[in-house]
Amino acid sequence: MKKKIIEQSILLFEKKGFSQTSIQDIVDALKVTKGTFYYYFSSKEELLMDIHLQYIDDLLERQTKILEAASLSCREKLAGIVHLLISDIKSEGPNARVFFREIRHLNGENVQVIKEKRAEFRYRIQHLVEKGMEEGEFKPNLRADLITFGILGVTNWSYQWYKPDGKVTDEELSGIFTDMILNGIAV
Amino acid sequence: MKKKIIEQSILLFEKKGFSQTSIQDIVDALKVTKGTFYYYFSSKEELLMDIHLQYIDDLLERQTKILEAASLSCREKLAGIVHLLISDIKSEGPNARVFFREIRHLNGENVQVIKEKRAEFRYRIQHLVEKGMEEGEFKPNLRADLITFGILGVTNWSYQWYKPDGKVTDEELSGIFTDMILNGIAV
Amino acid sequence: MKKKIIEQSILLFEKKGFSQTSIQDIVDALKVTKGTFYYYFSSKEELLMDIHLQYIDDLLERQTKILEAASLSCREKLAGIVHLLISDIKSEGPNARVFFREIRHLNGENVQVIKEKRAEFRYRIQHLVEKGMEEGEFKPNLRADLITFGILGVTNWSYQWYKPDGKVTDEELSGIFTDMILNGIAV
Amino acid sequence: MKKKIIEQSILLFEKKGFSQTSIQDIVDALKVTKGTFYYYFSSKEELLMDIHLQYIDDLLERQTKILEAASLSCREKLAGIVHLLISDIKSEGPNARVFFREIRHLNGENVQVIKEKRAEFRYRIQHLVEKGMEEGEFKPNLRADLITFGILGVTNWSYQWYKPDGKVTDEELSGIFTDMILNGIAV
DNA sequence: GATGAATGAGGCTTCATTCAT
DNA sequence: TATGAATGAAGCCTCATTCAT
Repeated sequence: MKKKIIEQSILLFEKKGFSQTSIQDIVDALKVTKGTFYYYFSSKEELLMDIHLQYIDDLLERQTKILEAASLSCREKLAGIVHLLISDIKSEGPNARVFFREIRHLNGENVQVIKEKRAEFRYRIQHLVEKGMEEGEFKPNLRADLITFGILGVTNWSYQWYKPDGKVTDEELSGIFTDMILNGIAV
Repeated sequence: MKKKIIEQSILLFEKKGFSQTSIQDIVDALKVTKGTFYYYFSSKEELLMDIHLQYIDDLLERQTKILEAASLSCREKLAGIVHLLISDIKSEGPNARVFFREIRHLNGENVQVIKEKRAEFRYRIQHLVEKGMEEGEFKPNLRADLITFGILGVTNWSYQWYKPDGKVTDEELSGIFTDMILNGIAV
Repeated sequence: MKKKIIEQSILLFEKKGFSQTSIQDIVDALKVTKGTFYYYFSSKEELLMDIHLQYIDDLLERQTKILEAASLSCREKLAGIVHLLISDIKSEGPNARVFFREIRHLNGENVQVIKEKRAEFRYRIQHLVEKGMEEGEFKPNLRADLITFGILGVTNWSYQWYKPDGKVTDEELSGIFTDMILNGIAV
Repeated sequence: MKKKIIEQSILLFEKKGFSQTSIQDIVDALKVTKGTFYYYFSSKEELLMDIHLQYIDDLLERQTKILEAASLSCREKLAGIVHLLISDIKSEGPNARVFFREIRHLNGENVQVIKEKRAEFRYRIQHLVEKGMEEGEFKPNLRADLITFGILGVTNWSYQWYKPDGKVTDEELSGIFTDMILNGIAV
């Protein structure tokens, strides 16, 4: 039941937004009563926090796997992370959109926890960029911190528009983005 | 008065979010009463629509000026648009953040109007990319539409993290982003 | 309207108790809506606090008048205070009962304020007892603090049972209590 | 288990009040589940009734012992009852406070039963006063009924303020109260 | 132009109680 | 004996909006 509540909520939060989705909407969709909701969650925010944690923890775990792959170059690892994020929008679209849009509805301590995990994800990319610079794969003298924000912009902005049911596959899109990030668009 | 209401609302919407800001909050901050608000706006949404229109219309106008500058190359025009967006976060930070975050609180027709204007802004960039490809400034065979989303990701994501009171100036940041978009980070 | 809400609430709180009285009960009785209630009070507790303050402040004021009457002996002043409390149950019965019963529903700071005012009322009696001892009106060596609690017990307990519509007038009852307090019941 | 539920409930009811204590609070404190509670009690009110009955029955029984002591004078019996009530606050403080405060949460028939037992306790004191008057131990012409309410006020009010962990012992306090009731405070 | 009292719908949450196991 | 998932009614409170002045 708890799992069903989470899944249904993600769909509703994506469609109508967190504030605009009432507990009543959620339990109606599941044909249970509000009491049931509060048996599993102590508040609406706790549910949102659950969704956030589940999403970011999964992302961090998969990022770790990519970064630990000994056989990959920095470029390949970067490509892997870009694909991780893009393909996630495909497989976990609603979840991803809720994650990016609704963080503002977490309060105090909760928002802190999530922001730290998001920062962790970002720092790891930054360190990858730095390593690539040291090892001569990337240009020297890059501002690794700002470049990282640029990379995340390219990927994360996709949740705003990328509908994976269209003609563009996630491999294609991450390929195009990786190429742009690595080689630019100028001749 | 109307202008004061808009300005104050932008600040409050940025800080607390649209749903979390009540009309009461707005009029309290201005030391007037709810009647005053409804004298100038027929609804809370109309206010939000005003804010959106003002923002996107201004952006489109300034984009037009850049694109019509006959003396500029495609690369330079692209650089100009990147700088336009980044510098706007500096000068119009709260406004920009409200624009990007709260569109979901516009209903039906309103959201359509704004989305079309946003699309117009995007299409113009896409055409610029295509023109650059034709004229040999950009690589041939680029997917101009997807590249455009990538470029907008780099710039628009900045409103999530860029605090222009820090050590990075908007010229610096747009320079770094333009360079990344044009030339990539790989050696 | 605010005054009407307070008056109606006192009656309902007395009859059903604070917890058992809903805002809905109050506004229904006044044929207004919940919004109206919250226009005048920010919470149910604020209403209760208003009631408490109004009651205790009035009591303190009237106690002051008695204590400042230069022509009265300590015995007479004590008799006056006993009569003040008993007659108050007659004239302000519901109010008095709410005051004594529902203080537990005030939180933190509020309960502190009321408790201090109640203590003030008590200390003044204690000082009166002490003065009576010094001036030879009362026995020496009394524990003025404990005696004061005893006196307040006699009077305040009355709100539990005294129905002034019966055959016992408030003058009669306060006379009997004053006599018991001053002279005891033993021969 | 039933006994443990009662004991724990008394502590919680004293601390937070009957309405503010949920069944969940009670079972959580005992590390059992709600089912357990409803195995032993058919409702929350039944639990409260149990507590009340246990308290008043015990009090009546001990009062009986005092009144039946052939060797005691009326004064001594009265002193005994005063001490019974004061010492009870010491040994059964939480229980006593719940008994005095929460009776209003009993419904219809239940409240009637308890009120009758409380009245019984009171009538016996009243009869004692009357007997003392007849036998010349107390003043003639006392209003025994009202005097009894006065006596109960002195003792019962104590649960509002008397903390037996302080410097005043229950013997001391009941001595002072008995003296005040019998002999008054005036010289 | 502006006030502010009043509305009414809806939101989040609590909780005593039931019941199948 | 005991569990714990589920119910459903009710409670407190918020808020955009209206309207007479």
